[in-house]
Amino acid sequence: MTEGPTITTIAQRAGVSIASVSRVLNGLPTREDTVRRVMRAADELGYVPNSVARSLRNRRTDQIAFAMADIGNPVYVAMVREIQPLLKEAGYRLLIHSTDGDAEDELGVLRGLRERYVDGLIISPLRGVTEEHIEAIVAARAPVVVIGALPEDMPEGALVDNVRTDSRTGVRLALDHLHVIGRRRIGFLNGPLDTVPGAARAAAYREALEALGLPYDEDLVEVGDFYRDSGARAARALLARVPGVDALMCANDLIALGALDVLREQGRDVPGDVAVVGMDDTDLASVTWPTLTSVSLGSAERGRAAAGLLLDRLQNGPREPRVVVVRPSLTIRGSTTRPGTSPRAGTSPGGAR
Amino acid sequence: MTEGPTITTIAQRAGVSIASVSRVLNGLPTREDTVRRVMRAADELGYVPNSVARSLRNRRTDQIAFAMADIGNPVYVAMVREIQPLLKEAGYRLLIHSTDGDAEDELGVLRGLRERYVDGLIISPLRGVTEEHIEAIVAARAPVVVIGALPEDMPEGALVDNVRTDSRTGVRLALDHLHVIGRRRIGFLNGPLDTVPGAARAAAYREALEALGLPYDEDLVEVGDFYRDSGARAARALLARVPGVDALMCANDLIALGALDVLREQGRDVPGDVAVVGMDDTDLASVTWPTLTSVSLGSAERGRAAAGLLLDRLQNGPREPRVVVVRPSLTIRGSTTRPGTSPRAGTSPGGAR
DNA sequence: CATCCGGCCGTAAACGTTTACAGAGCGCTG
DNA sequence: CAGCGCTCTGTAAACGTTTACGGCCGGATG
Repeated sequence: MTEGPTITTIAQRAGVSIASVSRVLNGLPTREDTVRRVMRAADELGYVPNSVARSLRNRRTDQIAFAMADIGNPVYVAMVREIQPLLKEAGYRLLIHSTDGDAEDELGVLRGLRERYVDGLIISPLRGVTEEHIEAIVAARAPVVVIGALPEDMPEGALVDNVRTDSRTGVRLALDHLHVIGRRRIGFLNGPLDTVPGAARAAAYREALEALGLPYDEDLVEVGDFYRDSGARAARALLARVPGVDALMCANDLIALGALDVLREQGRDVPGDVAVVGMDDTDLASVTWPTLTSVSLGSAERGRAAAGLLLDRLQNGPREPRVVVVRPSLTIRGSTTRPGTSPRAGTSPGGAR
Repeated sequence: MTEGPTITTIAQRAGVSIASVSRVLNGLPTREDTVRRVMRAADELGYVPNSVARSLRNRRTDQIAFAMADIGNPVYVAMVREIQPLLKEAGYRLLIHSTDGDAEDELGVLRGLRERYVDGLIISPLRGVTEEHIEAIVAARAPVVVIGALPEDMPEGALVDNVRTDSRTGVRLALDHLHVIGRRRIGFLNGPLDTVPGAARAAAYREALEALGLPYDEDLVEVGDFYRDSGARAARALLARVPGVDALMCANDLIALGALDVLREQGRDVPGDVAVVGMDDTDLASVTWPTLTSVSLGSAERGRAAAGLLLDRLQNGPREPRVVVVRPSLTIRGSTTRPGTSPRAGTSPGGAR
């Protein structure tokens, strides 16, 4: 297997030094004649620069990584779809780390930044940003964007931007809507409480009930995982315990899918008997029957914002950390209102700008 | 921004040469005392090896790329889900290229192999493997696995393995099934004919009809894109032209979603009035209502096979090109048979082993 | 005691670039 | 004609590793 041509090969063939070759290839001012000779030689040899050598010298890899819990979750796919074109546009390649929610893996990715195989990282930590995460970020000395909650007291040296949403308001929007359509016994199917979204949504559910003057009833709450079959299990348990429940708030769309499965299986009408609301407003929400009312947490927008913040830091150098907050909205579909009688979809939050 | 420690820093602190440092860090036999001193210094300095420098020297990047048409398509997500863990296990990082079906982009990825930023590539070319693709693969001199059809006459030097499925048999399975349940006017909603799957499925539809002794009727065929809204348009057009159609064969699940939308909108019962079959058997198929009977082309299996072939080549060196063919199967769900009366799902192809 | 051998270690080269620096050549000016 | 300054080019160092090679030192052997 013959090795490919290098600038040295070109230099020999063109009868110039490697410095001249490099200058020509990088478009630095050079005598017309030299340019032609080098170009000719490069063409004939089919030269392609070695990106690793270039990276070593330039101290940049033109690569960016995106680390998330599970590429099988449409939320993250939606983010990738926004991130990828922005990075490509800016000349960066994209690496994907799907950590399966494994905290060790997540830390591994952050610590790996010190190997300098990427110029920056977008990470969405499922279990929250711990002391160890922060240490790793500071030690990395490469820009990081965290999608999700970030502690208040980040140390000075941390090159970290933050994109978050307000799931509190999101849950609030959903429960307000359910209240408006007359539901009073609103069950809640949550994910694990030791995840950031799980904990936040649990608190938000309680608060929203209180704001509506509804009592908090432990029997109306089920905790499982963020998957469809877990959602089905939870729905089954809750329906058995409280047959009179008239709405199910689900902590993500996958859980809602499971709930819909069970409701159909039990012959309960949706939304007649039980209204269902999902969360994340993924592509799946428009596929189910009835279609799924869902709280949009702006996945696409969060992806775009994260990529934008990272590129900005890479291109314009150090600056103060920034936080972008994406406002949730409620997309109303068939699982809470009969088609025809429904208000328009895509309601915005009612709060102040 | 202070630069991180290198083996030179360690060597100074430990009072040894950089060669010894390297040997210790790589576990080569070294005197006990030296090992301790180096390890100590490395720990104190928080040393992490620079992966770029290592790559330059070792001529390997420990990175593999996967190029596909659209990361938004669940088929490719299914593949990524299988590929990623296998690569991680073997110590490789994964790069993602979503080319949007742009032929130029695709070629760009292949040509980019010569920059040596990855050790291998898995690619699923939407528009087929052209002369230019082959040139690029030969020039790459890095192993490539193509998911999809490959020309018969690949040149000698091409380091290329191939994973394919047999969509001909897949379509055949679906049409046999529709025939068995009594359908005779079977429409076909296809994707673009200038894509590999589009062309293959068009031919397969014709052949399968013939095998069943059904006439081929141009009016029963619509050509659009592989997306949901395009599927809806096609279904609308076909239903208007041939109101008596009693089944719709769809060239992928997204098209089938669009068809289901239209059928529901027009109040036609599925499968009573019109049976629907999708293709790819993505996660979506179990989400719709009725759930979607779909031809499984073994996306997960194809992903696994591709990763396996590539890793084998990387680990065990050159060998003859291999081809893996994944057999399609039919997953029967509610869009062709009423629940309760349905045979078990997951039928295998009837052909010879 | 001279010789040899084996185990460790340090020097230096190599991977393929980019770039600081200085020298060569040349035209212009005083 | 000396001197200056400009443009272009080549030499060499640097990025951070791995590794071939040879030297040194100790102990074992004749």
